[in-house]
Amino acid sequence: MSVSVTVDLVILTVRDDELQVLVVERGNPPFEGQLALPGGYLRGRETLDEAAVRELHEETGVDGIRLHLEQLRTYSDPARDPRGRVITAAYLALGPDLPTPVAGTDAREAYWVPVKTAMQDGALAFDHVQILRDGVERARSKLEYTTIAMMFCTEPFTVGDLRRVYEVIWGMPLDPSNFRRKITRADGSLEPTGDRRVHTTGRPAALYRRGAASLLMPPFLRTHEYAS
Amino acid sequence: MSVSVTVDLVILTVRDDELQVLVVERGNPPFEGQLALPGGYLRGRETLDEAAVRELHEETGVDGIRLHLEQLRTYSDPARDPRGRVITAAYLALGPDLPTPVAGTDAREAYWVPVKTAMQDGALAFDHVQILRDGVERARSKLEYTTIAMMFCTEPFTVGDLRRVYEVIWGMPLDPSNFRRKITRADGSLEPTGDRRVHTTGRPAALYRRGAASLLMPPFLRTHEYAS
DNA sequence: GAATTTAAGGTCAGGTCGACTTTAATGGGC
DNA sequence: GCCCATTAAAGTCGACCTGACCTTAAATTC
Repeated sequence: MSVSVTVDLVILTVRDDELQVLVVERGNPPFEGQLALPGGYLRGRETLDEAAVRELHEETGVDGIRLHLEQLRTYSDPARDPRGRVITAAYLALGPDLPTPVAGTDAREAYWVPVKTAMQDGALAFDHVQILRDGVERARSKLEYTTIAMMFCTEPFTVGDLRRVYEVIWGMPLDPSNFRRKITRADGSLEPTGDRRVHTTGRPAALYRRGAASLLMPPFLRTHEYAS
Repeated sequence: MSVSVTVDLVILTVRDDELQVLVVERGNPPFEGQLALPGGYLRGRETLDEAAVRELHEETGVDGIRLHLEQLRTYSDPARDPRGRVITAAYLALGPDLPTPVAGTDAREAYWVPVKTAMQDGALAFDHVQILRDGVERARSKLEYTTIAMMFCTEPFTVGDLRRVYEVIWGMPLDPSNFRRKITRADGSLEPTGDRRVHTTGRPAALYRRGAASLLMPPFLRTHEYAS
């Protein structure tokens, strides 16, 4: 059977000490006027990955290289789109505090909203709340054993910047001292620039760039709430 | 644009101290006569998950409940199928040494082959070698922080059975004593039956069932080869 | 009955972790 | 200029975990 295929993006960033997601206001039915994840149809001669990069560029004006982008999951409930059979491949994009989103070529308004808000039942069109929840959960667990948290930081960044990313995404305070010890000992994760940043207050902090390692070894385990 | 959607299955099991995958011999072009992962077209009124369960049942005769089944990734290279635009949602299924596969309703022959063989370049049709590699990698890394290894064991099983699963999938020997200590301390992973199994030789081993926990806490880290 | 085999449990040194303390380096208030 | 607040950075210490290794247990085979 023949179906339509779309790509939807969960674009996350940390702004104002909150995890936020980029949403657009829909300009056409169905769900006209409601908020939804940005996305669009897969075109004839492109892969899903390419479509995701294209959509990302259209929505944020970012060239993609600066962002982490990965396939999240494909959603296929026959009733998920009232127009007919449409399945969507969701992608997760993570980036530093991005330029205020430009309205895409499709002339829709785009906004950053806290995920806390957008994850509420009914906050987004289609099954996008579920997609967003899955994306946030993926990000949360990937902080444990990969270095993707650094994708939320503009280089160069400090250990404190990175810690704040963890605290915001996990929603819990972390001991600054133990966090530093752990993250600085993890292999090739951090690359010191040699410079220091003078904060508004307090001792200047050493600056780092992202290192080559993509895996955190040893991993950074949260004290786990029980997952079923 | 409208595309055809298929579901392909990476069905893994441990047989003869090897990780093996179920493959079928293709009865029609393209790739007629070649080996491929089992799969089929998504139907009108089902989700991808439902299609995967249906295909799994058709290929293995298993009711699905006994197996672990999860979505792996969706593959979408425009050139991946010579017949036209076909994207495929790959699923990963893990199970204990399964009944010798019955030829599916589509009358194709099905075989177990070692993944070592099937992962060789050109061993499978389409992009199925890549899909298989991704599936095996997913299984390998999930052994570290989940309890899915137990899905390869027929209940009840011994700690030694479970250790052999890890050894086969990771391709490395593990210290039996330390393995036992780690796995038995991990929370609600193992549930003792109280019985013992008399092996052909050696002291009888205590028998266990799968516990409620799906996450291994603390996780079981392999000494990691460097991933890029 | 001794050797073999696998299970199960113990020992011990070294590493990691969480909680906490101490020292360092800056800006702001006065 | 000097104390204070603030953040960074480093150190301490006991509890726990890990890997390597050893000992004991319980079955079969010869």
